[in-house]
Amino acid sequence: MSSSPALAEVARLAGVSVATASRVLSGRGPSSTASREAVRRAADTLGYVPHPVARRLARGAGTRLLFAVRDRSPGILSDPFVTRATAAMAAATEPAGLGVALRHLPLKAAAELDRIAADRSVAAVVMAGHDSLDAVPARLHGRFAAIGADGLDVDSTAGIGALLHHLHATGRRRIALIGGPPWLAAARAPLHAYRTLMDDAGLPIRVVPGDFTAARGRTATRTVLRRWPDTDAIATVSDATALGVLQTLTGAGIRVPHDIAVTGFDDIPVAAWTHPALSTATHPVELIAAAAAAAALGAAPESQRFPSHPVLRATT
Amino acid sequence: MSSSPALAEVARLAGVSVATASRVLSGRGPSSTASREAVRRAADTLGYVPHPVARRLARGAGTRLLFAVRDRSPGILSDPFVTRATAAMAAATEPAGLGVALRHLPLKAAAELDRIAADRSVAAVVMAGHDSLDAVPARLHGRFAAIGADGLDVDSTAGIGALLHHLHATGRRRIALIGGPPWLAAARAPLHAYRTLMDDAGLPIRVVPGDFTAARGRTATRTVLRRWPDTDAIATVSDATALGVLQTLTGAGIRVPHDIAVTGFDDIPVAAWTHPALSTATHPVELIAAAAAAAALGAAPESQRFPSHPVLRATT
DNA sequence: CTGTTAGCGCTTTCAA
DNA sequence: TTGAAAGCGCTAACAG
Repeated sequence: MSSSPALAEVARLAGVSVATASRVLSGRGPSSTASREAVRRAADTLGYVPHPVARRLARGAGTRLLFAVRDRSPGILSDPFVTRATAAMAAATEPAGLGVALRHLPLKAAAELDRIAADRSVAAVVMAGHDSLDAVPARLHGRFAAIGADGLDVDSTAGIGALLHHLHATGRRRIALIGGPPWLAAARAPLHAYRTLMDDAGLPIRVVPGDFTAARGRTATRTVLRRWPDTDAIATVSDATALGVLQTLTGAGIRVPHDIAVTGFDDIPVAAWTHPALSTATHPVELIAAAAAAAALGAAPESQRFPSHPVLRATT
Repeated sequence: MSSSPALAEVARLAGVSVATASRVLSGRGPSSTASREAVRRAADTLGYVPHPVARRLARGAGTRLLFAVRDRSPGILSDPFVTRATAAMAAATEPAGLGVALRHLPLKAAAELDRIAADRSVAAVVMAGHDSLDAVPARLHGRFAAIGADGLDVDSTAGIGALLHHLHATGRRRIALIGGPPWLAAARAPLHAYRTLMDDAGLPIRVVPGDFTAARGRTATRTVLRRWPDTDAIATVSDATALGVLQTLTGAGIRVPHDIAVTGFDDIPVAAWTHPALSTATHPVELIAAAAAAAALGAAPESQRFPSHPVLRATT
């Protein structure tokens, strides 16, 4: 068997023109029942498979989904969140004949975004760490989706809110939060949830900015202990950060959860393996990434919240 | 500024034919110094950027690199090794205008591989978990690379060998190995290294198969303790497995490294955070993946070993 | 609803 | 070394 026959052969066998065959097989444009059947039959007798590249060129559409990750550092490309999302998109777009390209964008990337919009090999763009401030080029309208903030995002308000509630319900009254980076729009939701809950409960606000890393969890913990020595719970917005917190606390001889309770966010596998095992909330990264890919390609809503469920283990 | 001008405009401005412009800009075929300069100048006055999709269609080349992962389960696609490699390739191929698609392949996938070889949108294939037994379709010759076994792989013989040496040098004499899956060609190297070293040292062989997961590390540890209760060291071929070992040992009241030493492989971030911190060896996954992508695309050797260095921490 | 006719933008024979 | 012309395989505007 040689390579797949071209559309012309299918058309010939079906006794119609290439145009008609194209309409039937691509599902775009009108076609009569008769020709539809003839073409379909011809196509699968011949084992016809459309050529994705030719199709895309003719349509003027690109062949790859670009995952652009906005961050201070290019090192972000090896962050677990990014690698998981990338792989999920690469798997999700595979059946469509597309591929995923990955790229880092600095905090102010208007120019780069413009260049990306002009790249004709780019079918659509999914952006993480997006801030609505940097406007999306008009040429990207209809083929852009954002992960986080006002795009596709996990419902961190609910997830972290549930954990905070649990801390409160189990008697914690001096709860500190190690948040996300201030420049990240998506980091505002959990911060807001925290503020609201603390206010409503008449509890003090104790916030230290973080960046989702374990290293930052360690330094932030020291800051918390120095500033508010009577803290009885530390909530975070990422499991990696929480692991850093756990280490520092344990290293300082502070008992978890007896002296200080700790919560994470993401429910990464290791969260179940730490001692004590980390209480956290789920974050369906793969689901979100796949939805973002679909949204950017115009096959799904561009804004959606994905549920996050608390997973209570031993650090609370 | 509208979209990039086509090659025709460049040719016109340079006063040559499209064919000549193409030869110059693509670097394929002859060209005189004169026309070369004219074309180059015209190209960058106009800000010409070649259209990757059109180029690929004309050349009959695909637009995406397919990362095919052979494993018993489709769940492998969310394995950290796979996600890291995928992201690394997606970043590495980005500048070339390509994308990466990800797909699971069952253990016997001759038919699927054939179908992949026939897919004209596939520029090249990188395969993980490859076993030379299942032959690579001829149509993939020159555009195929394997990660592991006789393709691009980490030098696990050296990495794990160094750890085993260290165990021996520090007095361990009853060293068990939790290996990789028997069906995986790449898992044979560390196994062979272990056998050789144990034989040379006159030590007993104690092997239990594993699968790179923590869960398997836990069950395998129980097997080891049951079969050879006097074991004083457990070496593994993955950090995840080693973490499972640590948990089980600790849970059983066995002191690490006092009673039993433990070693991992991969040097994943959490390896530094466990208590006690895990001794392991490095595994440059991103480097290997990028090299595999280059190899499949015909720009690098198809077989190479990447160094692995021991990282001695507290479990030895 | 259908066929004809141009493309999509670039590469590559082939003859000059 | 160069240009003309014929594709790569499919889609889309336009009459009919």
